[in-house]
Amino acid sequence: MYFKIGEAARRTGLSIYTIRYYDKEKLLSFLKRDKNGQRIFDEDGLLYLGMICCLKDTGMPIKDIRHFIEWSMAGETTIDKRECLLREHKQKILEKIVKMNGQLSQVENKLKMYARQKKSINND
Amino acid sequence: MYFKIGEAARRTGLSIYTIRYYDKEKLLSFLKRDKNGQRIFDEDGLLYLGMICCLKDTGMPIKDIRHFIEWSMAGETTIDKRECLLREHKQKILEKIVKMNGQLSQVENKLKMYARQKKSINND
DNA sequence: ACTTGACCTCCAGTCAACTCCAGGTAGTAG
DNA sequence: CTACTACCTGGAGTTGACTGGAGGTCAAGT
Repeated sequence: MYFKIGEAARRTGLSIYTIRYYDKEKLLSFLKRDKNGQRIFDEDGLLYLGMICCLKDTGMPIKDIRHFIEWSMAGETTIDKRECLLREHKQKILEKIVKMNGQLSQVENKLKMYARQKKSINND
Repeated sequence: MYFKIGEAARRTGLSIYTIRYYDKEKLLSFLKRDKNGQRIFDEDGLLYLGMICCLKDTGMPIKDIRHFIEWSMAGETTIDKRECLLREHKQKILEKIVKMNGQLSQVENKLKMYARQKKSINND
């Protein structure tokens, strides 16, 4: 099954502009074109795009994602590099999750304070 | 105990530039100045600054943080608004954590794929 | 008295990541 | 044949969040 940019946008939640921008930034070098020059997304292409979204959403900058994609395109000899990059990134995600849990508590504490404050106002 | 901007920067991990920028953006309207016009951070000020960092790091845009601070300065009558804003933000944090856990799995799966791939190369 | 360091303001510059526009092509429906 | 829609490129503009430089004040140390 093949898709064009509009469908790829619908499926990933990215805008068409953003997808073209990613292509310009060499994140989508795996894409083929049809005879009119339109981008063709196959199943694999959508999976790659999904991975790109995952990396981006977890805070990886575009130039690092570009390396990851370049290495992926270069074949098996680059598996070690890719693994290393993903391992480090995984660590960062873990740290983010820990940090975010702390921040969640901070917000919850503030909400508890408000609850107490409202109670004491009512008891005036 | 009172602190000046350098110490506030050291304690929060923000740069001095960033703190001044936040002040310009009216995030630090709680700050007093000494007779020479230098910013004075007291314990409360540092707590506020910590809350600002927490909100910012969890993805709240500066203009929303500004509202939160304005309301905080305006007194008890704004508790409901502040509570509402924080409740919605808490929800977003929860969603982020869920999403990030999914993304963590995606990265872990990719790493597992690499492990399998390397094994099969070695068994050639 | 002078230098040094930490602070100040105003304002311009930078950066990442989009976002959009003008002008064009290709395929399809009426 | 024409209108419409979805796509294309190159390049300019926007946004949010800083970051840094020029020029100045003030207090403490030598």
